[in-house]
Amino acid sequence: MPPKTYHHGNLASELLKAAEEELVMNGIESFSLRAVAKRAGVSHGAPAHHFRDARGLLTALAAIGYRRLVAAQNSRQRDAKSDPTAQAVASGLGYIDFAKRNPELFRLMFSSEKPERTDEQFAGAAGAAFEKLVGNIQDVLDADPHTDPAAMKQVVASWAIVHGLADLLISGRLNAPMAMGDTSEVHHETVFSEIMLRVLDRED
Amino acid sequence: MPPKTYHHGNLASELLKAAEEELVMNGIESFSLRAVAKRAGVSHGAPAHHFRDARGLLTALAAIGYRRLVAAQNSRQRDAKSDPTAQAVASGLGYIDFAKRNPELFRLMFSSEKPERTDEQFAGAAGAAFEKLVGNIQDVLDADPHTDPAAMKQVVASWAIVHGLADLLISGRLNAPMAMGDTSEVHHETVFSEIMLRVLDRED
DNA sequence: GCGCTATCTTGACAGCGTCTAGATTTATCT
DNA sequence: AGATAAATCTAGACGCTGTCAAGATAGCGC
Repeated sequence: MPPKTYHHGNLASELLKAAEEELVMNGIESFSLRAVAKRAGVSHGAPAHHFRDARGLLTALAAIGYRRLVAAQNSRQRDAKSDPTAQAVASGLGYIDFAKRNPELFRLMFSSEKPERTDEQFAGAAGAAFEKLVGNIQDVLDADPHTDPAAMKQVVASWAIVHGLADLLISGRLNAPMAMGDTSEVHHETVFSEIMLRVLDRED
Repeated sequence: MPPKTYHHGNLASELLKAAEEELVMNGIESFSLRAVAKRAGVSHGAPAHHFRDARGLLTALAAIGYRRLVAAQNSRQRDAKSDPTAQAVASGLGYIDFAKRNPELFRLMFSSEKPERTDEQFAGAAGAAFEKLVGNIQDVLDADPHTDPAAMKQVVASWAIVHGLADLLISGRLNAPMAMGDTSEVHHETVFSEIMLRVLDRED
């Protein structure tokens, strides 16, 4: 931490930290910019100088979220076997990891219109996350999805199955269905892996 | 329309209609109870007598949404071949139809904490929608998901792929990937059907 | 017809995002 | 170094929000 001068010094990053804490505490639907300012120890008007408005702050936070999403995917891939399919499944498990650990941030990123999608940081980070998925599928199929429609279809399918699992999971809608049989954490992962494989392990 | 007495007569249903119109116009994230009241032509305090508060109104609206979701699925199934797999795919296409036609209502139902999930109407309607999916899978596998964990796994997989497609679609995230090759409406449906079949058409 | 209850209006309150004006600190330029 | 400019933060105001309380009005059962 740089010395806390009067002119706060690093208010922007402190606001981002405070914003995420507020997000975790109260959820995106009762997010309050004034509460963020209070948490950071500044007046309610201060954030405007670093982020134009509440949208600006949430846009920046979402962009950070996409970078952390990719990091979570990379982390899973490091512990997985190196064959392309195993890597793609691990990438998907990382996506689910991220959603489980940051459900409100995940919703901000994917189910909210608050973030300004044309923002450079946001678009760049979100685009990088998408390109990561494209790379995973390219490795599996040995075909470039950007030029091969069949490969891009596989991208869509893979994204949908992983995103669907993640979204239903954080909304608690898989609690009951997944409560059958073995309810251990590892078993759930096995189930998710098997489901992802159904989508990935196809030739057509 | 019943005669418009002073004591409005059917304010509850009018408020629901107005609420959905507001939802379509402004989206869930800037939903305003006062705006709903104004649209229905009553004072801002009136809704409280029919729905406890904003949550109550949105809970009732979401419950209606689940019934309409099932109706959209049924509609698709009527036009589809009668074999169980074709019926299940049609059911999924109906799910996507509903999301495309009612994106904000869909988000209220699946990506919002506003609806009170313990509400009887909500839980009943949402449960019926889930049981419809269970029935679709039961017909495909000839096994009861409620007693057969493997069948329930298929339920989870099917829900996830359909829900993932729907959610990514309404957030505009499939616009670019689906813009390759044939961009016609029917082709998109074909792609979605093929993707669903990848998940459904499995023995394990 | 009278009371009771449901329904609706009105006003108040605190909290919200944003705008503006002013104070204060830091940076820049000569 | 001293003055001027720029960046940063505070404080107050505005109209909006959801909810609560009090009072008015209409319909219903007796």
